[in-house]
Amino acid sequence: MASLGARDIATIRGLGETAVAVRRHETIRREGQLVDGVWLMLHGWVASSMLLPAGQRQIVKVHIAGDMLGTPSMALERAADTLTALTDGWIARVPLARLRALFDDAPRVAALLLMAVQLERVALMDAVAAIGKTSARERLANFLVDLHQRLSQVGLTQGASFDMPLTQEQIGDALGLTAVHVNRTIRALEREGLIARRGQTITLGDLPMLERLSPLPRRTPWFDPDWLPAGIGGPASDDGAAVEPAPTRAARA
Amino acid sequence: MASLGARDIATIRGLGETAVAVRRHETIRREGQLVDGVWLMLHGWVASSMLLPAGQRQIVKVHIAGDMLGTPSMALERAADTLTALTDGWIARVPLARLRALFDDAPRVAALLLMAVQLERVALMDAVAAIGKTSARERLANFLVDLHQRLSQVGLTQGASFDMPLTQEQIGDALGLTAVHVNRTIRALEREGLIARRGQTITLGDLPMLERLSPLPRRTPWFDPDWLPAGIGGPASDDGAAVEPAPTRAARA
DNA sequence: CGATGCGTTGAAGAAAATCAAGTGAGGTGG
DNA sequence: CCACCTCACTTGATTTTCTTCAACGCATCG
Repeated sequence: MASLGARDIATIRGLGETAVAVRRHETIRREGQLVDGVWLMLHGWVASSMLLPAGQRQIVKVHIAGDMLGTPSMALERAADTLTALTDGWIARVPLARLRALFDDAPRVAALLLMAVQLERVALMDAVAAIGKTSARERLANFLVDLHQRLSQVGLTQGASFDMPLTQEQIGDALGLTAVHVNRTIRALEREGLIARRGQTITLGDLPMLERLSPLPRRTPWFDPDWLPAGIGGPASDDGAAVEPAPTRAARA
Repeated sequence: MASLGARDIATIRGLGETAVAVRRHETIRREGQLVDGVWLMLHGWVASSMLLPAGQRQIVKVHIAGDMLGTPSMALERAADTLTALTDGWIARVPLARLRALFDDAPRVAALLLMAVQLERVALMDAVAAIGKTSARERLANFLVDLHQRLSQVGLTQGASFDMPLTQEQIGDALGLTAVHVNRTIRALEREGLIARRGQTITLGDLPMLERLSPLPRRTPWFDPDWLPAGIGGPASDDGAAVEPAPTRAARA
């Protein structure tokens, strides 16, 4: 996202505790629990969801490798959202206390953290607009294009194809639709050749058309170099994502 | 939200440029425009909205006195949302460059800024859940209870009553409903005695019942005092809100 | 005093939800 | 190794919620 000093990079590397494996369906943290930290996602898929009184579940964000988990609740005593593993994966906990070091010792990293959070906020604004004002068809197209873009940034796509481990019910929970309606909509897109499926693998057959169907623009992060506090520790190479992407092997070790 | 040192407070006071008046319907900043700053809201109501290709408008957040405007777009080159004054009001611009000073000079304020942003993110998560999974009735109840709570924090309620300058069309744009349906839903709540209206003033006639109807919990900010970076400039009094609430007269001067 | 904006209400229509039933793949245990 | 079970997907029929279209009342304001 932006260049970092060598010491900044060391700071980021030191944030996470040792990586932990999670299994599909496992709850990482339930809403209402006391907040005691955040997590880095190293590998796998995780849903951030909220449970409503009538029993419905809304998935508020689908997390992939490289994301930070659970940070929205860091200003609350009790977590607002539940984190559930959608697939097997690896995560690393970051105690809240360690984030403090960023503000005192690595102001540039702290500023970048703020930026990353603002980008998440924009993503949520997009979600509100999509769910509030668009048809199931548009919403699904947007969802797939967005996922494809995010996955490609961390090297998890094969051309126009990618692995999509969500069940149709989970897709519905993310898009504010029922599983039945998700199914009908998917099948319609498939019938028209816009997408294709084989097992869990989904292929965007006509990306330009899907993008035209999708009601929201792709957002590109952008930072004014002058604006940010200077890095610490001298110049170093760029980092591809907010959090180091997919360092699975290293984390396992 | 949290205690600040005297110098921290001075830093916050110095953020905004001189206050500017805005008139109802005035566009403060249109989506797509180059991002050159954020704003503090001193007085009035402002909507943050997004325009969709088919022409629909989704209001993503209704801002009141004490809020920061336009910050989600600070990590983008071009603004994601449009800021429109819903009433006459006063705002103060904050050049992005000045926020930099926070990270270098006032780490505690910077950390609190991050917290405030995370709280906004939780509010958006709540909005996603409400729009995605609840009925018009529940959504409206939640909207009114939430507004009442926020307004009461900055002293803009009179008991269970408050001024609600949004048109029903704007309420619909915020809740993902049509104006017609908002009207029917309002009238139903009114018929049942849950709310009452006189002009722009709305009264929550049965707050407990509305809260029971509302699908989302009230969130209370919470910061671990140990966690935050220490304040600068010695102890000082508490501040009621993230940004100094309703300093209307001072700002006008 | 006639626009114009906002609220209100009725009637008809559409999108999505609900209810129901059946298929098939994969995993497990007998 | 096969029977069975569960989970996910699929499809049809029906119902509900919300939208769309239309018309009208009322207040405000230039």
